[in-house]
Amino acid sequence: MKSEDFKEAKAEFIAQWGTLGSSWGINRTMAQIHAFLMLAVEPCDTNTLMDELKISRGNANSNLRDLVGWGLVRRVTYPGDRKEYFEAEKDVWTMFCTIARERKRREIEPALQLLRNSSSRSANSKDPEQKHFITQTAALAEFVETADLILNRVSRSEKSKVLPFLIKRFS
Amino acid sequence: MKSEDFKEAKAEFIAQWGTLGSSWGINRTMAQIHAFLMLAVEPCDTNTLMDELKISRGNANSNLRDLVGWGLVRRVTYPGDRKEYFEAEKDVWTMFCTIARERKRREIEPALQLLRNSSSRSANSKDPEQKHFITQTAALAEFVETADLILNRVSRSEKSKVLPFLIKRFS
DNA sequence: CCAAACTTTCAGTAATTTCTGAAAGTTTAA
DNA sequence: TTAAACTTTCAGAAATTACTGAAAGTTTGG
Repeated sequence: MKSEDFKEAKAEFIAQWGTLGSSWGINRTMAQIHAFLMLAVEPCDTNTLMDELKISRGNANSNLRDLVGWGLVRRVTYPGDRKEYFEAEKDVWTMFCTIARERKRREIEPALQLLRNSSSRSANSKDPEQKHFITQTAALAEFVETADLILNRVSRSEKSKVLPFLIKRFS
Repeated sequence: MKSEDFKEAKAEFIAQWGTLGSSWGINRTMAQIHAFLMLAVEPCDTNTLMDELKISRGNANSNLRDLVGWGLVRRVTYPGDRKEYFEAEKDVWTMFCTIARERKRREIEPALQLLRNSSSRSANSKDPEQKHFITQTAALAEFVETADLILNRVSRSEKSKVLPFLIKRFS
């Protein structure tokens, strides 16, 4: 791959990764910054990101803050250099666990609270609509609880890093 | 639960389910229609949806079309009645499998194509950036392939409907 | 202290997504 | 054939979400 082609391939990858992010509820720029940092060999500063991705300082700053909040990106500083640099977690399985934990905290738990709250109301047993409401929300709650349980087991496990191999071998 | 309280609880549930949908890349109205239909005992027509959710005919129509496209909602007709009615799949595990299959087709497959395409370029072995690009996209591709495999096994399995019980019992 | 180097904030703007409603299209009963 | 009953479409409007850039804030070396 010539250097020109490489640059193009990388840019294309970052652009498309951003588009994919959108369909998963992640904003385009955040996904692109993440892709850029995953592909970077060295930690990278804000100005470089602004140049490479053609984004404003404010945009870079706030999306980096969010990525750090998700635990997908770390701040790095070097002695004698006042700039902050940013570095992405690069191990794919670790990334997955981090995302799973955060989504759990931010989205699964609120959903579960809503479902439990709904399904634990005392139904008026005369009304089939009320009965169905309770049944249905209870079933959803149980499903989400199970999913949650699995995510916990899988993503907190000490053995997390071998799991993918095991899964692939035995399925 | 008094009838008043029930109506309120149901409306609250639908509203919050819509908000939750947003964080998963599903538009609010679509999530709300889905919630409404999951909670409905009888299939429901467009006008009822428009009234209950306070949405326009166009909005109802296009979100229903999408939900049918996802396989989460079915069209129902009664002999001697020209109206179309809509009914949601209510079994939670079946719903999960449907969503898994659709997301796979719509989002996982395009992602995989991008990753494979990127990781199969021949690297210039002199350039550590190029090496890292290949390594990293290959690792992502493998991860997504594994996830895909698992979703296939789980969601197409004949035994799908027992799996949740097994999982809960053994974890 | 000060000022240079750097980061954060946020009001205003731009882009994107979603929604409305009226008009066009389709189906069916008579 | 026709008209009533119903569904679909889509241009423009509204709502939401994301971005910019300049100003304010912070930190640090001297």
